[in-house]
Amino acid sequence: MRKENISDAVIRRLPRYYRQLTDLCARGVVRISSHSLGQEMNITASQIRQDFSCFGEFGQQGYGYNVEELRSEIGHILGVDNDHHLVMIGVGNLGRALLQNFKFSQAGFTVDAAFDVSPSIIGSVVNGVPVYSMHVLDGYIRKNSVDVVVLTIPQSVAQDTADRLIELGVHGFWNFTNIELSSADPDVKFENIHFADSLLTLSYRIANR
Amino acid sequence: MRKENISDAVIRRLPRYYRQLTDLCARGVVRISSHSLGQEMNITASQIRQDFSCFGEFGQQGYGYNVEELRSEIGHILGVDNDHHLVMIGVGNLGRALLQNFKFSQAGFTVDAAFDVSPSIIGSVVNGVPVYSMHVLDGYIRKNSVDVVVLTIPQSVAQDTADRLIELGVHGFWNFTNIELSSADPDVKFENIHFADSLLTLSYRIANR
DNA sequence: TAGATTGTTAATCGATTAACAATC
DNA sequence: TAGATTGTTAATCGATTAACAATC
Repeated sequence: MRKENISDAVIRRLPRYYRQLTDLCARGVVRISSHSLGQEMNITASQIRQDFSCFGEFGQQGYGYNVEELRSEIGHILGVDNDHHLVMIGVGNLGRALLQNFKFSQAGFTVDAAFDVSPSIIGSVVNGVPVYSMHVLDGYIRKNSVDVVVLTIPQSVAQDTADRLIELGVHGFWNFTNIELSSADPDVKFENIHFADSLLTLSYRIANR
Repeated sequence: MRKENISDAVIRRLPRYYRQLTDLCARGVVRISSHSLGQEMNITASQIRQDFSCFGEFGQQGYGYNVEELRSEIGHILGVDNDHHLVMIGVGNLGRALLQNFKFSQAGFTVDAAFDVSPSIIGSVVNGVPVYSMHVLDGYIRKNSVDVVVLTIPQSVAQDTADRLIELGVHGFWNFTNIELSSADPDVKFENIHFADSLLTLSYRIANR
């Protein structure tokens, strides 16, 4: 039975499934049961079957799941075959680190351009991605289809920049600024990487172990 | 009534409270009720009071909470005044970005040293942090008290490096490798920053908006 | 066929929300 | 004092787990 309203918890588990299945593929595993997948991931078999059943019927009674097929299905659900287009705003250390190391294409993203205010970097090319001036950002967004913007800019300009981009029709933000961005439009999606929150959580855990 | 077993959901909200309260302090707000704090954070007043009550009684009937006091209490719970000591392993683009931009001290961490395999960077100092050879890592860990290790190294060596460090007594890992690290010892804590999982979640959301 | 394992329904558990007496 | 707001207990809601008929 396919659900219409998928809970946040389920969605957050999908990338983990995808990662695990990619690993199983690489290890040459052909089929797997919910039970053994659960053992590897520290999840109950029940939960795995419940999660998958939100999206369809991917298994076979008495057999389990074909690893490659299931990986492809979950990849499809996540949209890895959608060829999303992405631009980066702010090419400081973090932005550059992402451009040089992160495998955007594995998640189905193409990085088309980056933008910065610094004259010393404008005009350069980082790992194949051209860096333009922030002054041409508006025009670029208007002319090109941009699904997601990566915000690797200082906190101080984060919300203003986001507002400006939302105005221009951007509806996906990968936010590294450690600020809670928001929009009145529920169709605008923010995914936040809060480094500080993460480290504080660890701090709590080691103190209360 | 203080609980002994705090749920993961509560713990993950603590850094958000801390962030919001820091912001309120900066804005000069002196007192706040659970109701108005909830409005600002999109959380019910009930949940806020429940969350805080896990750790003590920080408010006053008819008044609410003193912002500065509450911030300090939550900071204390999170351990920001514990002066944790941290070393970084792997000083590539991402490691350097963190060393140069992330405010470790605001989370109560001191970065004492970094380690890398590259001769071109060993011996240098990045934002005040000396970079040593991986060959001297074991000796360093043995001689110094290290609470948390930041793993900004390639996936391929992640689990092996973690195992080696756990052996040496490290029990906190801030893991940027997009691999699910694990340990048999439940007192060893991992906090993972899974960039790819985060971007895939965003991919799903913009596709199903 | 017999054994295994699915997808789904029902039961349980835990987390969120509502309600309210206590009290500043 | 009266109004406001807490901390906590009770009610509700949702997510996880267990059970099982269906079937490969």
